[in-house]
Amino acid sequence: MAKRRKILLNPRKRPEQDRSRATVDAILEGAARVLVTSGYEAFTTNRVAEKAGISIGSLYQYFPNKDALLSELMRRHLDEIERGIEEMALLARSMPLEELIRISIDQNIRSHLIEPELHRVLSEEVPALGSRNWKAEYTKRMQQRVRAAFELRREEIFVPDLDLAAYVVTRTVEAVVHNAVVHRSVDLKSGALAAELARMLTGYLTGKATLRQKAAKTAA
Amino acid sequence: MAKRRKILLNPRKRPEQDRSRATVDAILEGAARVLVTSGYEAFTTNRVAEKAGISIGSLYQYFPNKDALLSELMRRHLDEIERGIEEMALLARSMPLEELIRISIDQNIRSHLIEPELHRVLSEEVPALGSRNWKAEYTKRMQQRVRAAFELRREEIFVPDLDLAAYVVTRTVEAVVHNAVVHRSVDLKSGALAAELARMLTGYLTGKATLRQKAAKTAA
DNA sequence: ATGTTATACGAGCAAACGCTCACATTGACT
DNA sequence: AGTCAATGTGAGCGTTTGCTCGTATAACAT
Repeated sequence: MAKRRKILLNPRKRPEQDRSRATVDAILEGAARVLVTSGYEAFTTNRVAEKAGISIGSLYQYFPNKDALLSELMRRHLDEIERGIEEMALLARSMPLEELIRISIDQNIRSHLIEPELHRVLSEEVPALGSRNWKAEYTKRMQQRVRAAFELRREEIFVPDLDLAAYVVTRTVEAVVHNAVVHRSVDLKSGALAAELARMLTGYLTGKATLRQKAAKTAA
Repeated sequence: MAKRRKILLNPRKRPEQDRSRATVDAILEGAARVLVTSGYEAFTTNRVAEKAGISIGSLYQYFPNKDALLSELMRRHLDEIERGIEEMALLARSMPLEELIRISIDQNIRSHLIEPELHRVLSEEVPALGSRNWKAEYTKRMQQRVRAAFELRREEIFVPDLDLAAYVVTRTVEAVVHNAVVHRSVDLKSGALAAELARMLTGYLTGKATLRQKAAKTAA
């Protein structure tokens, strides 16, 4: 294995004709297919080219190295997830805290269901790429987004430190949902998990008890 | 890179003299050092042998392949963690739920602080080993342990599905603490994070509100 | 047509890595 | 002192892999 150069992640050439844009898409699609069907261990540039139906030379005309290809795939995947979240955030603007929580959890579940296996490989097998860590940037943006939403509902929220609250909530939702979806460790269809999570987080944030069945709240 | 054989993970030879037992320890220590200082990417058998101060041939007398070495390292690390948890579980046998939760969180934090960087690399960079997945087995045992503890306190617990509750609680604690410790994303010394987590989980499990400062509980 | 540029191809190079094997050294026991 | 088994050594083999480069083809401009 020739030692990889991890310097440049930008495309070597900008695709200008339609033909080449199709090639780039084919490469990324091939890359995703290799990861989904055989995991990161089998992710070699030659194999990606083969699956994509193009030659290895063409791959290296648009991606300077293997990491750049992975990086771009990761970027596109997270972009797709974030688009869904932005749409939801718009709808949820003026919702009360409790509904907001429930809707956010559902959206998080939907995000994980876009391409579960690709998501799993990207987040669990692919090593952190040096130059641009899309995942870390994504996580940071999410946390800020949650914090801002809390700020808008300041009086409803019992927790003094909003940063801490945003951290706990984002990590919790992500971990519980991620594991449930990509390892199928918990049934999701019943909605029980989402309901439990929502009750837990609502109780945590408001400081009030939230009973199940139509959430009978009681002041402390 | 010669294609690795992932078949045998057991040692090729049982060390019988003191000399060889020391060699095995040196190899494992060297392996840990390589992972901690340079990450999984730099984890090559030759480098491990070099750091351990032994020859590559000796390494392969006690470990049939690279994965076996990693597997054993993982097993020992998880074993150490689990020993601490068992001790705590013994002490916590008859504690009320609220204290149990708080103590478990603290123990989880201590576990992560044993060798934070090694723990990070083992859990985030090292790929899942085929034949024996120590991490999955460990997680499963933890979840069962938590479930059993809940069972003993059945009347205090509001959640109907104990399996679901154990799942949510273990995933939550693990994710929130892991991230805080190994990525230093949250300050731990103040104890604020542990307190928040404990309040959240207590509220979730009991269905009651738990206010901060000496936890003023109020029935719903 | 002719020239020019963009795109595609794939044999094969250089490096790295897992692991073997023939041989050397040490220790235990007679 | 001599024997044998246990243990230690490291040069280097066989394979894989990331990537280059010389060449071929397609698209476009004039």
